[in-house]
Amino acid sequence: MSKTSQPKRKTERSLKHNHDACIQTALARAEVRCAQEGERFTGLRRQVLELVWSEHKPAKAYHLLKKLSDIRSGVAPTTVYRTLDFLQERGLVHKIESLNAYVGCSQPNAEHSGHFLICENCSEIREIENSKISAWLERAAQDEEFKIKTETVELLGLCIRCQPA
Amino acid sequence: MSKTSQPKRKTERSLKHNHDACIQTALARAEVRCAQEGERFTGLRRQVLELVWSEHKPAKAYHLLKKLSDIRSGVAPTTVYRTLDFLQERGLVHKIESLNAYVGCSQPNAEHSGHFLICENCSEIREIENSKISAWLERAAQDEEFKIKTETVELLGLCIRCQPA
DNA sequence: GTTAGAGTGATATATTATAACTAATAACGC
DNA sequence: GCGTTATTAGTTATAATATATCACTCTAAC
Ligand SMILES: [Zn+2]
Ligand SMILES: [Zn+2]
Ligand SMILES: [Zn+2]
Ligand SMILES: [Zn+2]
Repeated sequence: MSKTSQPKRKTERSLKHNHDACIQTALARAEVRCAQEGERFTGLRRQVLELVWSEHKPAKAYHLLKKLSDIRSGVAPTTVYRTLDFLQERGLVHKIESLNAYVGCSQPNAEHSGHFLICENCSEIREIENSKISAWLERAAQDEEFKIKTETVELLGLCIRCQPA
Repeated sequence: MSKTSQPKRKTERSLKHNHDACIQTALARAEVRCAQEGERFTGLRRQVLELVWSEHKPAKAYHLLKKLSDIRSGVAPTTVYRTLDFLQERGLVHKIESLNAYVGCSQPNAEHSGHFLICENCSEIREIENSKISAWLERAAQDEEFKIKTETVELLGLCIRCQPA
């Protein structure tokens, strides 16, 4: 496969993406974030977050459990769920409700619910930074005089690479 | 409780709503729908759908299982999940992913993913018929050249009756 | 170094969901 | 009606996801 013959599209993550750097960025941001809030970013928390970030795909809790067992002892479901809870509360990971799985948050600074595009073919997941979405949904909710607290928006379909030509 | 002294707001379902009629409508529509598609609307399917519709609240599978056991014998998890799958495939119920629960579809004619407002206080759930939402989400997805197949939109918050004055 | 609180380990159990096989029932062609 | 076939439902077992509880350990603060 000749790289030069391919147009460089932003969705083709594999062509442009140094994922090690991506993970390191996430870990560094988490460290800062925890420090700011007076929370400890312990070894366990770092390991779990790193595992969650190991791919741009939703990570299942019991898969994390297995991976974590390879690098630590005394790991039980509680360990993983407790740590994921901690990371969620700090906005460092999101739970994908329709998959019972977890992904690292790509914009952990702003307070937000994540909105996701999930490819049903390759499982790649992408958090959308479209600030209009929340505004739209709030407008729709206002028609019913409903006050939104948490938005679950998970759009399952095909990413550009997996769409038939 | 004086009915006349209350303002009639559309969100105050209990004041305007004859829920028996609501259930009957849902069952009748399901019957028609199944007939159209050459599917059998059996006693089991009718009972499960009726239980799902028994309140405007998400129904958990194992709660349905318990209720169903009261009116039938030989009921196991499989029974419930199989029937819910059937009903979902025909667009008669939706699964609420963030709650692992099920609700009757209030517009089973149009092909659609449901969009929901869920009150975290009273659990009332309402399916929004805002056709703009899908259009908006598709626009947002198009920015990423993503093709949506299924939308999970579950907005958790407070219904008007549960909002502090 | 003591202590209080946070973090983690360990064990048990609850909740949600599926697999695989069998029996009953309905639909269909004759 | 009668045998054939496909659909529906029953049965049993187990997998996958998640929480509760209590005990022990570490750390930061004093
Ligand atoms: Zn990355
Ligand atoms: Zn894909
Ligand atoms: Zn109703
Ligand atoms: Zn409410």
